[in-house]
Amino acid sequence: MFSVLQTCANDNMASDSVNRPTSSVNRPTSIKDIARKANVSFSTVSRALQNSPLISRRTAEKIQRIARDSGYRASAVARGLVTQKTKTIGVVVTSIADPFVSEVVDGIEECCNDHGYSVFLANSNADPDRERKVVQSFAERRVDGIVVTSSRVGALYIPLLSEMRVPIVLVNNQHPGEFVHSVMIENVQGSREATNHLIQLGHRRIAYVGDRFGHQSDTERFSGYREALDGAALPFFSELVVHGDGKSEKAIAITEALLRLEEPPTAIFCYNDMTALGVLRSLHAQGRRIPTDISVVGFDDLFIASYTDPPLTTVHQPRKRMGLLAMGSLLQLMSGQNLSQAITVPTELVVRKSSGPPQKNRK
Amino acid sequence: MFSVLQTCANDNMASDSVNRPTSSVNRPTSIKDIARKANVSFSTVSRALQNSPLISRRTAEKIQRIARDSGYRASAVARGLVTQKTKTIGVVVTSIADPFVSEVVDGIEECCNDHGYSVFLANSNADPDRERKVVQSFAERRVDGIVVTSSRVGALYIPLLSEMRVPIVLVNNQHPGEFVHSVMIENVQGSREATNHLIQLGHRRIAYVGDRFGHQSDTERFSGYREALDGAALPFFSELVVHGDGKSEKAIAITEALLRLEEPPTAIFCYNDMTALGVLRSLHAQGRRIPTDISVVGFDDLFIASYTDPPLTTVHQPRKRMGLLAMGSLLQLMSGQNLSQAITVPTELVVRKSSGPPQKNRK
DNA sequence: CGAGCTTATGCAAACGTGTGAGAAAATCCC
DNA sequence: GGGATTTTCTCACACGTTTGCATAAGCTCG
Repeated sequence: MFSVLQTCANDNMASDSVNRPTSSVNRPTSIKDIARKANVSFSTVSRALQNSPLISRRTAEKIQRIARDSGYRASAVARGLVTQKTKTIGVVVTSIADPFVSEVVDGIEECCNDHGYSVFLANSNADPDRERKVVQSFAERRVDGIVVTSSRVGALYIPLLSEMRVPIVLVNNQHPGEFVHSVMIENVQGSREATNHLIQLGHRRIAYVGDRFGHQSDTERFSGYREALDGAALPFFSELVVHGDGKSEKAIAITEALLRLEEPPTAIFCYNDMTALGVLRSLHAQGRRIPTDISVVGFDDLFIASYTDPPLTTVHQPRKRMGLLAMGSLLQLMSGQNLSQAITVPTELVVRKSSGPPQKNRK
Repeated sequence: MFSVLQTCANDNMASDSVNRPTSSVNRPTSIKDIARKANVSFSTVSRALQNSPLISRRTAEKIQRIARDSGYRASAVARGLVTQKTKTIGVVVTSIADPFVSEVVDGIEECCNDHGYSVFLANSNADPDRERKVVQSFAERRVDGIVVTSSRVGALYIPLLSEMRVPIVLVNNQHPGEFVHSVMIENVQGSREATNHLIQLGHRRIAYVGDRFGHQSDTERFSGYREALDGAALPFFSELVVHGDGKSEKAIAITEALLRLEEPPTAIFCYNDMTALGVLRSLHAQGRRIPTDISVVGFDDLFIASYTDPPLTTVHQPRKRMGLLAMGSLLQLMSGQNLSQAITVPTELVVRKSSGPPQKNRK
């Protein structure tokens, strides 16, 4: 029965009762503005907008209509202050431009969006100073949780993060601590499958071109390679294992050396796709046909893998899914549940054109 | 029973003696806690931590020491509420997994970090519903500014965004409005340079493989191509202009058709690197040598461009720099300054191995 | 030595929202 | 019809910070 038009008529500066300084900046409409228009107290408005059962249907609907008409947006800032929950998480990345990272973040963001959370993105180029700033920033913003997506977290970093009493989930980290939870890729299994694939094709001399020695993921992928050989009762040739640096340039020289062996490998399993890229280029330069003369398998399934010549057989990592899982874990942790330390995500072998049976005429 | 909790919260100091259960939420230390320890009022603490000249050096230092020792982190939430500035910006992307986008975001984030801003990242997969949710979220979070990095923004989107009274900067958008500011790549200039490069190498029949007809960036890149031809007083052959879809599969068929022409081109300029990838593959399949038989030039300078066979000559877009510039503009706008509508960023031709002089023995 | 000034500090009102307690109004029961 | 109960709404405080204004101390100066 209230005439909206009437109340609308004098809504402009009806704050005569309160001598508020008419600031030049026109603030967004608040529940008080709506309360004035609806002729109720602002706490009634608050409850009505939350669909509290304490408010009658009639007034609730009236208030909601007024709110919609006046373009009201509740302030998450004010709400966060009183509820002590910001519905916000922090995501730390080494570099968002890294395709691995950005796909993980894609998953995180999607999950956040579905659950009413917003994500703060912060870049710490593995730089301790930046890391410190990021942590400080997240602490001040009172994020409800944190996801760290970086290939390597500094030693001082985790204690720094855990200083704030907020759940943390790591993605593919190298230093799993006791107090944090993590989502990890199953390096060993993926590597074993890739090697088995080559074994089943008939290969007996399979090279492994690794990352720098000592890196955790390299160590794990090498174990998978060893396990596969052992599982098939194949001999292990130490001269077929070489450590690169995960980049393609280094892999070129390594490939040349492998081909110069008295008995060169018939297949090369690479630590990652970038390494495989170098191997492919080197093989092309030497005039070898792939996979007729020699097979190549990578790891990562980068976007580029389906565009190499020939398209690269490689181990796919479900990066976006890892992001979703990490955020799922974080949601559980933030709701107070406890969960097992680590989630591991299986890989999936993607067979393309760079792997095939070895030539028959080998000795 | 709740009043008990309240009194507990009130005299925090004495709560050491009170047997408070560990399960209770222990809030982060606030300025009131520090004020109590320092035996001053909390407003003195606030000023001391801001290095206000109103506070004597002695007490300021004492307060700062206590704050440091007790691991105090000012609440950006509370500060945002009173100052009406959250020191927060929102970044809307179509997909963070897109390498173009992620590098732009990298630049934005770096600039933000340097200026004490935090970035909210939100993904709107060009989905109107998601877009609406993103805008709503940013509005509720009271972001101070917005950057939109998406190849195409929906028609309804910009008015939606501008509804909130906050500066907006678009990056490489297709629909520049009147009220927004933008950072754009100089498509025409980049395309002209690329074409000129081929002309200077001696090419006279240069094909252009475009994106779908009507897309703004395709139109601009095509104009650059035409301008270069006209500038060199070269004839334009309409049969050498074909529209693809920006993907490599389509480009394969297009290339085959171009080679079947009575007088095939000696060089192919591609709308983007993905197209060039398809062209390269098709040329390989047809046994053409690159660049001896035919030259190929791309646009974008994706990461992949330096790994093709041969490495691709292409037009580089300074993506990170565009992010920095966009954020720089936004900072200016947020500080109340006005600035000219659009910033354009020059491209840079990267000459690799896929372009060379045409064969002498052409008619 | 008090008026006036500077310096250092405290008081209290915001900012926009949530929420327990209590008041007012409506409804029900006997 | 009056008390009990339920429904509906208002009051008042809290969240943690900034900041204008008041105030108390210490100083200078006439």
